Amino acid sequence: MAQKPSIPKGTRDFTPSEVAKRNYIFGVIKKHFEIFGFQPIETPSFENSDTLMGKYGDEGDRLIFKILNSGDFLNKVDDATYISKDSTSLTSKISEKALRYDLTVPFARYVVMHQNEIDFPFKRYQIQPVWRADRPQKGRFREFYQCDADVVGADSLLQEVEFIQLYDAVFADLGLEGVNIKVNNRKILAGIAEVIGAKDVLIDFTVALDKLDKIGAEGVKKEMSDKGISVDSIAKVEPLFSLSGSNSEQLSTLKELLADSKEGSKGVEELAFIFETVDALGLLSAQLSIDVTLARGLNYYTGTILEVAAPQKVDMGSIGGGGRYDDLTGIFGLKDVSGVGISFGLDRIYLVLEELGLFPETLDQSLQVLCLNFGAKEALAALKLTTFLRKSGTKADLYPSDAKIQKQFKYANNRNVPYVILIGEKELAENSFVVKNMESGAQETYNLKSPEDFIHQLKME
RNA sequence: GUGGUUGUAGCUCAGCUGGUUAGAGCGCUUGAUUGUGGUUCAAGAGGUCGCCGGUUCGAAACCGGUCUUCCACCCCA
Repeated sequence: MAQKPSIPKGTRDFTPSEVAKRNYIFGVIKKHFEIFGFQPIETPSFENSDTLMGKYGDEGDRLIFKILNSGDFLNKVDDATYISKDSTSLTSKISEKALRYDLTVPFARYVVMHQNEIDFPFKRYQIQPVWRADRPQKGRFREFYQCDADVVGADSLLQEVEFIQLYDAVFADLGLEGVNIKVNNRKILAGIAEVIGAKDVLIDFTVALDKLDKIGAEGVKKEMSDKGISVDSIAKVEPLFSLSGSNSEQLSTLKELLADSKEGSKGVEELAFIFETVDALGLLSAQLSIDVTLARGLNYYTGTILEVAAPQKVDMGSIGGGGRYDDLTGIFGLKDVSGVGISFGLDRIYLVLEELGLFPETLDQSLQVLCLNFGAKEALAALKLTTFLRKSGTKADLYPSDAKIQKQFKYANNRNVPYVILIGEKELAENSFVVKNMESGAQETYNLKSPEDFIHQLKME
């Protein structure tokens, strides 16, 4: 080995078995996206920098991968900028493109650019990789796939209900029991901030509140006071830390608390409608609950906020999230188009399914049948049989060389092939083939003239 | 971006306060087995000790830098 090759930090190679499992998850998600009437789109892996920059806050800008201009990019930089060594002003001169950071902003750009050809409400889904110059951690990478479904041009809260059903359908299909779909509303958060007199520090307030289950009530109180929220105000929010009871009980508590806030009351009303409607429809396996501490993606969510928590028995946190953003396309000049959408966290779902052993066993079966190679004449007969099996849709292969039978068997074993077919001198003379079940070890002889008998048997199982 | 952590055979990892020729298990190759895998037994191959520099008579071990891994924070899927 000359020089050990490597891949960039936070990126991964996927083995055949990993790809099979990932495709299984993609397939299930995609199936339900389509059943719910969403249409796929794709957007470029990189966008013009000004499409992305400034859309995710200062923190986001830092995490966007910038692409260096082609050609002699330094030549166009004036001396003053070059000498000042100011990264921000220099970056805009030497880089005009950047890698996609999420799928939502490019989608908003897409909607604005194609507004005259789109029939609203427009339901689209998109499954593509995105890139972030983040420092990797468990379940967090610098290149990862997002699976998003969004609706634009529909104000109705029925959309929120539909997304809750969609989450439920996907996780039920994946066999993942005990997921908890948590719902909140930006208006409720704004209302709380208003009632306690912390309206001007809404973001700091919610970011602190969001950490409740992580750093505890005391930690939240400390962070809030660090951010300049008064002791009085903090005392007023304290009841929220221990909000308990059924969803409807929590709703009435909130209603009371927010009675003086017009915006907050609206949020409670919206939340109540969603819960009533979902109750009337029923869910397959997911739990639905109120979580007023939920405060993700505040940069653009304006109404409902959704997050899906993995089953409690696995230590994984959020495996999906979403919400309503009333003015996303506004930043690209198209006003009054409401959007709501959700995202599935593929990598984390993968880790959860792996930990709980929920992947179907057949995924690892890249081959159903392997014909052993006993030499030129026998191999020809085996290849005929292989061709026949392939035409019937069976994943079949012939070992390419007449290596030792022991070695060929070992190969079949390592590849997890359930059936091995032997056509040796004896079988050739008798115009037959032997099928060995690799799990039980049982062998059965079939006639080469009627291989469909074997296929029939194969499909019975 | 901040703090910590990790790197030794294909994989998982030992390797003592710095001291001969760097080990184990699994895997791999070959044989026991010229038409039967998983179990067993025997033999064998495989390592610039992440990379660069420094200290030392002597470095896998100590020091500095760098890359990488994982973790916490920031933020986020």
